[in-house]
Amino acid sequence: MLTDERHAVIQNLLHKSGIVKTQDLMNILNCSESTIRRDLDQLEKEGYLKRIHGGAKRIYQLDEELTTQEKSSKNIQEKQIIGKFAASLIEENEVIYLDAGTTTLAMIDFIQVGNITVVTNGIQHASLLSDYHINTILLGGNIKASTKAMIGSTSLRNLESYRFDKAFIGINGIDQEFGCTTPDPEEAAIKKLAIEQSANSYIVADQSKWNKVNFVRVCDIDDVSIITNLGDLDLTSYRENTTILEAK
Amino acid sequence: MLTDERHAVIQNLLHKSGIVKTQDLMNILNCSESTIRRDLDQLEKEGYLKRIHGGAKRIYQLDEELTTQEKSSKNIQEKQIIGKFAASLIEENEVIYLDAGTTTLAMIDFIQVGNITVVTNGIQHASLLSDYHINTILLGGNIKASTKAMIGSTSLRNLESYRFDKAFIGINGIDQEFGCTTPDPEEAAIKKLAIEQSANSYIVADQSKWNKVNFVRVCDIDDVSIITNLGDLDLTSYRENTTILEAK
DNA sequence: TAGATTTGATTGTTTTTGAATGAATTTGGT
DNA sequence: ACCAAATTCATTCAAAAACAATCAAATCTA
Repeated sequence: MLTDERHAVIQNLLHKSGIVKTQDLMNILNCSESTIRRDLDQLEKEGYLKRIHGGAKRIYQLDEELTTQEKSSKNIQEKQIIGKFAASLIEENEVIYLDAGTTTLAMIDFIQVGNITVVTNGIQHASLLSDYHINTILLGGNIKASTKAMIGSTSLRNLESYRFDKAFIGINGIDQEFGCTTPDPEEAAIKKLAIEQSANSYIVADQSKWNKVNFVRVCDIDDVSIITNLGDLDLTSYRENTTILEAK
Repeated sequence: MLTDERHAVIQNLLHKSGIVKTQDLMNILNCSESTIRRDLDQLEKEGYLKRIHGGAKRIYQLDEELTTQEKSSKNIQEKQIIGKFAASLIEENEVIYLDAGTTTLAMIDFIQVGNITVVTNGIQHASLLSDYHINTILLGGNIKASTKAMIGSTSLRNLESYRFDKAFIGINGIDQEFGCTTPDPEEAAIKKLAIEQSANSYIVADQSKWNKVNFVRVCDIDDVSIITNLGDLDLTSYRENTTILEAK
């Protein structure tokens, strides 16, 4: 990895998130602390960033940032915990399917391994993945305005031509009897096909999704593993029929 | 492998990725380090690149590599004027192709007619179009991180299956002799195909694009109509070979 | 074939990198 | 508010990688 390459990546990350940590950069760029430190030094001298304890921050301010309130809201924290755990399952050289949805979106910030290919039907997901220079393929087709997910027959046809090592799927309801369900039939069709095309499939779902039934069935609970945060739920009855991975 | 051949390959790679490594070039071109070094030396002297430790980088900054902020604030009024005029050409029931790019993005706010279908390779475009509840199809495939445009063979295959009434294409350079040119070969391929698939094609270009030549040719100026704001340019010599529509 | 040009290997030098050290800063508990 | 532990920081140094310069062998050209 060349100096200028590293600098470009650092500036990109900085532009996107406003702050970068030395430790994260070490992982992302696969080099030593000293090198990162020297990079940050140099970029600071050139006026591209401001060094702070533990990393560096953007020198200018964007006004679209989330407030700390929004960031620390319980819901988002749960998604981050689940996202981090789910991302840790991804291994080098794998081909991943990433379903549209906020929990899967949270995964992206925690993807550490290099040389993976991610196929997704989420527009924001694809955009963010490409910011991280992760090899990204977005399904084509129609857009669902409310969720910015690609849906419809074209997307299905696109999806058909891929095979995945792991698929991470968002869901609206999980129920012992009715399995995993979601409100939109077209989104359900995509999820269903993605699970079929993948060697291993994981449902990511915070605790609010348990014991809920929605309109369209995506899969049975024994077709997949479920990544969740337990909270104060008792899921022993589910454990007989499916694998539950607890994120914490 | 001839010297000029190697130079061409090096410049190609450089245009594509912005940076090349000596070691990679050795493998790709199958020659010694010394030879690569000499090539880079020479190309630097001729002003085609800048040598850096470990390889070389592009000497100029691509327009597309400016941050979204910088881009959208650049020539914003011109883009709005051109966008408004271009959007007024769209008629009820038409199928439109909208190329990725900031000028075409500006068009979307001015689309008035209903019941149209828009196919696009721009992620932001698709997102914004769907916000307006315009029937939108996004091409699938790989993403170019800097411009958030869909590119590559999958996108081309997706694109092949559509026919358009009108295509609106962004471009980086327009020149009497070399026609319409753009820096990225993969983006050029998409533009080229879109023009082929469309009954009528319009280039949208503010005045900064005139009399510029970029890397890859997209089309001749007599293949398309050009929508621009004249400013203080004299384009009489162009008018013999192409249709120029003035936005004001 | 002779001369010119290009290439690849070798040399010693410079730059970059990663690890180690102790100093400075932040964090968490009292 | 204070102290102790844990991080992070700046500096130094040796190893590794990339560099420029040189020269003989290979290739091209007239």
